[in-house]
Parts: sequence; structure tokens; C-alpha cells
Amino acid sequence: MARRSDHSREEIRGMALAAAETIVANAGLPALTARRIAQAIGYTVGTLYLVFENLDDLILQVNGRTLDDLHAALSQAAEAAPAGPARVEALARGYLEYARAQHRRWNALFLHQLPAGQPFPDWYGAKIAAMFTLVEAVLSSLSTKRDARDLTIAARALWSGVHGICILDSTRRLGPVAAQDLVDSLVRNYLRGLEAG
Amino acid sequence: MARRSDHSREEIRGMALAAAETIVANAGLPALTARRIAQAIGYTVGTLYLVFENLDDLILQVNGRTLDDLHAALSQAAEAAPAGPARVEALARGYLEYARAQHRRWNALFLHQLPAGQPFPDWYGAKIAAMFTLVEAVLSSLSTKRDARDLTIAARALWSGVHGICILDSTRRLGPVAAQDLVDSLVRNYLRGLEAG
DNA sequence: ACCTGAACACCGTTCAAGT
DNA sequence: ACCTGAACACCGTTCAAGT
Repeated sequence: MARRSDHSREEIRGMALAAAETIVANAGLPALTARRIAQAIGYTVGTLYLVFENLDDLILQVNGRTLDDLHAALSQAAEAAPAGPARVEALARGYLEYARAQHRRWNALFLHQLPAGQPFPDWYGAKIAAMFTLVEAVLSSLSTKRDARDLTIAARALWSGVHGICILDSTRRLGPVAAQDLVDSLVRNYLRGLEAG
Repeated sequence: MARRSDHSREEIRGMALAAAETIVANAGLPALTARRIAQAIGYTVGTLYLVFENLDDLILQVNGRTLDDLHAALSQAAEAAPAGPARVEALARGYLEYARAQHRRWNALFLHQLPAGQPFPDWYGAKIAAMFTLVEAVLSSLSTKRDARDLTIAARALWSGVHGICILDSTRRLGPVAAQDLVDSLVRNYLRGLEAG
């Protein structure tokens, strides 16, 4: 293969991200290497560095797509359930289901670490925050008496809790206990406690 | 450096694990390489493979030590608090404190992934299970009416939840919310919900 | 018997050189 | 201008060869 202008920068970028997503979905984040992506799209490694800052940048883009996908799946799961506690439960179960169905892509979200001290770029942080906002929206319809700060805390406490179950489940640290039972237990008792508070 | 019998196999093993622990504590798991460990103990890489199966085996040993250390810290935190709900809270806060104080070692626990499909060795699984057992013991003193299965579920749901908060905190995904507030919210409301159930 | 050190097949990243 | 391909400084792992 020689000099080519077969594809624009944007096209190469899109091809690389699609190839990367496939590699992660099929073989997991550790299998994602610059040479493998380059081979999949028919260019050499050097070309990737014309289009991405580095591998971390590329992985962040892949994970950003996964977060968008996850957000869409959760919105849908929530809307399908009747408002109230059942909707919170549907959201939590939706998260567990997504983590299982897309487990290599979902795991990549948490396996990837930026170099020490480097914070997430703003656009990525916004995608994480949007996940919590989704939970806040569903929780806020439960009881109107709480102020914004309580809502923020409740949404993050509950959602982090659900996340903890999902991640221990996906990394097989839970032993022979059904993760769904844990999610149900956490959501029900937390909400009951909130109401009684 | 030439042929030496300065140290027994067991001594080399201990030196390597100690060096590895220091590297992880100072620079994080990604900085842990066979060549770096070898250099730290004054042997060549080949020697490490005489004493460990491979790097995964070595990392598992390092993480096993961290789990022991964590278990001891949590036992102590629990015993220092009065029995009852306060003790559950002390356990949860102790976990968050450990994750923060030893954050690179603690993170290594969850950053390391065994090759696809390879389960944790039994001795390592037992150390994970011991963590949940600790929570069960503290929870069981709260109410005597629950059966063993309920206790297992409650301990794992609550503890996974606390873990989720700690891991999102340690990877800076929580935003400007105090993790301790989340831990307190989760524990209090979950326990209150359990009681009301 | 114990340990070395060089080799193999990989990495991420850069950049002079080709078309 | 666009892309290559070879180079650099690394990896984990193995194993013939040295002492």
C-alpha cells in the first residue's frame, strides 16, 4: 500500500473508532493496540497519530461512545417502567443488564486509566455526570420534599451502590450470589429507608 | 553480578514481593514490570520465573497481601465502634479510609485482570469471601430474626454498594460530592430500610 | 544447581523519507 | 500533503549457556 487519499481525516477517524470498538467488544480492552487498529483499517500506525493525540485519546473516544450507548439504553429502560419506585428498579436492572450484555465494552470504561494526575476531559466528565442526572430525574419524582443537595447525594449514593454490584459481578468477585437479587435488595431497602427518614 | 547462592528461593520470593509492593504503592500497578522488580532486588528477570509462574501470579500474591492488610484494618475499625448500626458505619468508613490512604495498592486490586476465562485461585477467592464474612458478622448482631440467606444478600448488597462509592471516588468519577456523605447515606438508609422491611 | 543474558514476539510513539 | 516504515525505548516470557 502506497500514498493514498482514499479517505478524509474524518473518515479515517471514524473507521479507526469503529475498528477499535469491535476489537474491544470481541477481545477486551487489553487487546486494543495501535498496530491492531491500523491493520484493521488498512493504514499504518503512524496514520493513527495524525488523527488521534495518542492511544489514551482514542480509548477515551471509544469509551465516550459506550457511555452514550449506555445512557440511551438506561433512558429507554426507565421510560418503559411506570413512574415511582418501580422506575428506579428498572433503571438499576437496566444497568446490570447492560453491563452483562456489553460486558467487555462496559468493563473498558473502568479498566482504562489516564496517566497519573491527568483528569478526564470536560466532554467526558459531562457524559459521566449525565448518568447521575438520569438517576436524579427518576428519584425526584418519588418525593418532592427533598432539596437539591439531598437529591444529588441520594442519586449518587444509590447509583454508585448499583455500580458496585455490577462491577463485582462482572469481575466474578461476588461468588454464587445472584447479582439481580443484590440490586433489588439495595434499591428497595435504600428507597424504603429514604422514605422513612 | 555472577552466579550466587546468596538467597534461598523463599528469600528471593519475599524480596520480590516486598519490592513489588513498594513499586505499586509508589507508582501504581501499570508501573509494575518484571524488569523493574528484578533490578530492585539485584537479580535478572529470568530469576523471577524460577520463583513465580508469571507476572499474573506475582501480582496475585501482592494483591493477596493487600487483602490481608485491608481485612486487618477493617476488623480493627469495626471493633473500635460500639456494636449496632454504628459499627456498620465504622466498617464502611474504614473501607473508604483504607481506599484513600492506600489508594494505589487498593486500586491494584481491581485494575488487575486475569487472562480471559481464568478464575481466581481458591486461596484468593477465600480472601475476597472473608471480606463479606466480616460484614455479615457485624450485620448479624443487628437483628436476629433474619435467616442465613437474607444475611448473605444484605451483607453483599450493602458492601458492594460501599465498594462502588469507593471505586468511583478513587477514580475521580464522583465529581464534587463528598464520598463520606455518600457512604453515610447508603449505610443509614439501607439499614433503616432493612429494619422497616 | 543456580542464575544469566540474549533472544523472540510484542508494545506506544516519533519522524525522516518517499510519492 | 499525506502516509509510510523504520527506529527507539520499552514490554512478558523462554531457555541455552555459563559458573
